[in-house]
Amino acid sequence: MASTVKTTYHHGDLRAALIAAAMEMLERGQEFSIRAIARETGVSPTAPYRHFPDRDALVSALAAQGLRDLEANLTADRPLPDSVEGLADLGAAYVGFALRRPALFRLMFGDECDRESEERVRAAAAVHELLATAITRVFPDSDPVDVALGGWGLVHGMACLYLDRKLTGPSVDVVLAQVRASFLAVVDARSSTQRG
Amino acid sequence: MASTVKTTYHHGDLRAALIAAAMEMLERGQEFSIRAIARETGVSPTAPYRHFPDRDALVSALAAQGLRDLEANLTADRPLPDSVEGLADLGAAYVGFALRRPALFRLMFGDECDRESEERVRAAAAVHELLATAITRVFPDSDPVDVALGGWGLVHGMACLYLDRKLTGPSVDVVLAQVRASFLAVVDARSSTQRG
DNA sequence: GACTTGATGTATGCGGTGCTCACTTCGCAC
DNA sequence: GTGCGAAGTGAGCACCGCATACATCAAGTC
Repeated sequence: MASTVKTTYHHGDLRAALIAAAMEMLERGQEFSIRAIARETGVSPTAPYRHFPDRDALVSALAAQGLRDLEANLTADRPLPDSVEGLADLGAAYVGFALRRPALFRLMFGDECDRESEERVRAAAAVHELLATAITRVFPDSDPVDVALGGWGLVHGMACLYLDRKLTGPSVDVVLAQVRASFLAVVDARSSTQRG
Repeated sequence: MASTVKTTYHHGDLRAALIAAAMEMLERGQEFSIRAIARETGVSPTAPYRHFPDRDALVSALAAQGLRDLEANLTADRPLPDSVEGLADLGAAYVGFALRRPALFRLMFGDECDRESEERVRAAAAVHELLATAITRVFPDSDPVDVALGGWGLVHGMACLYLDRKLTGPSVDVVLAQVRASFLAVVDARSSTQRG
């Protein structure tokens, strides 16, 4: 009990407040710094260090949260796809998440501080597993590891390329349509080109 | 004339020296800062600002150089592939570059400061075009845009996932073999699963 | 009910960063 | 020879992550 939002004792539930403030800054597209979120939360610049040993720990907490959000997003009102088209939609949802929350996505994937945070590793593994399950379900005759990594790579790569402006599109919808089309085109490539 | 390596006038060819120092730090896997490369080069901390308006400009110069290196790497003693296997090798070379020069690769792709540097944009476009040409050559019956973006995404995504330790492998060779296998598996997926 | 204790937050300060601005130096065109 | 403008310097600002020493205060113990 007493675990509600009601502030607890000293100044409040700082840890959660810090994560919330950091997440807000990320969503706003702003740079995020320990000192800035401390300011935002109304505590001294060094207060966050009572809850996170260093910046990376905070980043890992945010990334883990983001990975859980991504997983929820990919499963929300969507059964595991059992068609290639359904799989393409799942891929588009993955890219859609990246485009909607670019700064968070970069935090989730753009760094290698992994083995540090068990929470983060577990959340990443859950996303990996979700994708692998969906892909091997649709392509049961392919090597499960090979096709799963390739499929993940395809959507992840397109997400990164659009995020970093190596590819651009006039609107999110157009980009997502492109992702679907590209997924289908690659998966169909060999059978389109009748070659054995 | 006098455009050789011989130092020119005031202190030397600072611009080139700074780029070289920064590149060296990147290869060494170290963080790279304006002040650090100035120190390395033996000039004052603010001297670099005579040659680069800000940090991003230097980053763009490095990224452009890296993109040119990547392109050279992908074309070096390798004709444009005309088989799926050759294309898989090209993809593996792309990932190989990323693994060999991770910090540089992240610089090249991990940021969006594009429209700033025409040089960088052009170098990126050249890489894009090279991949697109190779892919559409091997898959002439697929939509060229769709399959090219998907193919690029696949190798780029796997490069990022391995770079950021979302995927791991015991050795570079094993990773590259995995990239080849995944590329072939995805491209073959639809025709493996006999489904129309 | 006073006392201790340990978790939480503060104050101060170090070394690092990108960057600005006023200054000096010096090669080169005239 | 002289002036000019490009190239380099030095001091300084605001910010950063982080360590260290100190203050506060809820809670458990006698």
